[in-house]
Amino acid sequence: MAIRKPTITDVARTAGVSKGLVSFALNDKPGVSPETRKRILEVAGDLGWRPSLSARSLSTRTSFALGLVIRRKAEVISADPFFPAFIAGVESALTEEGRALVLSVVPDAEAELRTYRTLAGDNRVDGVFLTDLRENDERFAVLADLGLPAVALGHPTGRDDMPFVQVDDTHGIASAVEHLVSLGHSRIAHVAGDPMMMHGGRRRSSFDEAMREAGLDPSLVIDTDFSASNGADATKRLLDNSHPPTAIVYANDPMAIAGLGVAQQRGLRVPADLSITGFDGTDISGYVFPALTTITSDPVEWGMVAARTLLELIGSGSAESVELPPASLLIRASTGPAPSDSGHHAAHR
Amino acid sequence: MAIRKPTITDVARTAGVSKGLVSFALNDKPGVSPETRKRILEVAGDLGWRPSLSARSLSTRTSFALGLVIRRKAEVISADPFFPAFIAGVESALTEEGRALVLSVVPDAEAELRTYRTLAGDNRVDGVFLTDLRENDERFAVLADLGLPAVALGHPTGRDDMPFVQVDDTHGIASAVEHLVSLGHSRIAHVAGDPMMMHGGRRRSSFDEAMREAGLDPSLVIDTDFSASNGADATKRLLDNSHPPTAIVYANDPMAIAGLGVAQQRGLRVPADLSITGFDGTDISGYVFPALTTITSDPVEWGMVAARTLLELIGSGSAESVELPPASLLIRASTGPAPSDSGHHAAHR
DNA sequence: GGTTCAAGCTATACCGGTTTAGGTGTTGGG
DNA sequence: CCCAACACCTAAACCGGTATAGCTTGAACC
Repeated sequence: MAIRKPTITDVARTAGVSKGLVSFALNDKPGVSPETRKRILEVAGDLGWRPSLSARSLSTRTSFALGLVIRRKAEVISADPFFPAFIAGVESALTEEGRALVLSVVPDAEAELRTYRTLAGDNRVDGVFLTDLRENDERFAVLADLGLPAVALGHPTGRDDMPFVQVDDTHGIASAVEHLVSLGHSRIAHVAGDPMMMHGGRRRSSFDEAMREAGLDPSLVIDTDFSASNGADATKRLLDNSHPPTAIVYANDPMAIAGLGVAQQRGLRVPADLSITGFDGTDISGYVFPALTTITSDPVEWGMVAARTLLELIGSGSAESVELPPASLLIRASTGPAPSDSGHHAAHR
Repeated sequence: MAIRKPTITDVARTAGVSKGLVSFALNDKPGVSPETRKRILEVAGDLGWRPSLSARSLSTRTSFALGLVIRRKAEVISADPFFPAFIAGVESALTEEGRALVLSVVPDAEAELRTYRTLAGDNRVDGVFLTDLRENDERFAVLADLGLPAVALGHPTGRDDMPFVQVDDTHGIASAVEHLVSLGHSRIAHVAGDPMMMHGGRRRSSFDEAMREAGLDPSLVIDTDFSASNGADATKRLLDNSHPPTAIVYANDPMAIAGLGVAQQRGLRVPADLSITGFDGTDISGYVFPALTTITSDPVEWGMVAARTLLELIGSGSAESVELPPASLLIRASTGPAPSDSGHHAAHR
């Protein structure tokens, strides 16, 4: 029953030409007369021929796949709503191209580098996305060494040899701070992300800048690993402060939700006693109570554009970096006027 | 600078043997004397030779990759905490094997089937995971037709030709119901998942069964698509009821969190007025207020075992199905004694 | 009318492995 | 002493494409 998949030789024989010519016709190369090309493509269609991926890979040294290496501990991976959406965006750009996405989830830096080496050495992918950029990121050197095309997610500071696709998140943080300031808050804290990750660091420094611009003290900052657990701990520490903040800007939604939980557990009313902002605009953030004021970007779009950029880079050897629309503040119910008494929560205005 | 990667021919020449013999030595085939085998492997090591994946793929028709096709609309994908964790588990079993994971996210059924066909036709993967089993699932026929080995996640009812890896979640739902009953609840509702998905349907029918066993009315069920938005809507409908439930069992955590938000927005106290249980034991569920009583499984373990089973199936042509430890109830703060008045929270009987 | 040239096409090497048929050399049995 | 059997190894075909060198053919040109 299992009839063999037709090969290029079958097509060539049926069309009465050499297999080289079939290859030319398939790849739109010159040297084939229009009629012959048409006939070959017809025959190919009739036979249901699809060129073998392995054979093409072997002779062209191309895998027709892109790689995404995510470095997250298994316990934490689910907390990050970014990747599934990003991947969905990547896919939407890939399927039309007949390319596939090879995904790796690795626990630590060593495995991460080894994975890039294996992907490149096995010629498993034609290019990779570089996520979670870090300061002094070793991966730039390794990728350059491997000659593996890559597109960075976010702007790799101090490098202009790699195209990137960036969402300006500084603007979002700044507008959150401005929003809170306009509501009368002056003690505003920031539960930051991992300072070793560029986007964590960038959000932090834009918080810093926005606070200074408003003439406020930007020193109430706690670093985290972006996990809900860290977000809860940071919130406790901030609220234990003798002079606690009236507003907290979180570097992502899960931490903000965890912070909200901590505040509520302590009997604080949000936003009457404490205002809270998240980051990412995850689905769930609109359904907690009170609905989270958050900073939304569009990770699906991000993935789509990043994929297109990477394909462009692989195809033509270079690609323009892209700056996506900045993350914008989505004001919902978790932010409100600062308590008139900027001190503890029992007060009224 | 870019020195060519050594090929099997280089190894053969350096070791002074034919390349066929190198292949034998590499693959532990008989017909190579122990000393020669040792020498060949030494030379291979010295040269840093790694057999070309494309070449092997071409001659063995093996891709050394597994496929995972996820059918989710882009808007919803982030809401599901299952996949990232599952994938992390799969990866942990794959890396040791030098295999890769090819991931596809597709929006609808048509694209889903097309993707399986492409993966098989391109010989892109050696086998696939079958997730989100549905009633009358067309994929079984397609996969059989394609001859693509597959492992099902969850027990495909009425099929014994495909190995599966299952977590008994009926037990979890049942214990949630029992827990609520023991707290004195009698009007218990279920915000179910997609009834077309087997795990949605199964959770629903085990809810049904557990309720009947307790002598309670199991008719308070609302179907959803597992999204937070659906969870919120379902909760509103349930609470708008003239005789609303005192406890709601949700089919996943995001919906439970959304339901919690709705309840709080209406001024209901959880768990004093309304008890809530989730499903999945996501990270964030422990940090909302009140912390969610939920049913935990171990998706990372699930992924690991599923990957091993699929590898076994591909390698030996058959594999034993695996039953993982049942999902278990994690009692936290969102469940409590039923209000003495079983009617509306302001009312008296 | 012969040469030049380009278009269109074929033949074949090649990518880097696996696999099969066959060839050697040594040993052991009759 | 001859042949069979076996262990070890080589040569070459093969997987299914791509790429290159070279062959035909006909038209253009002088």
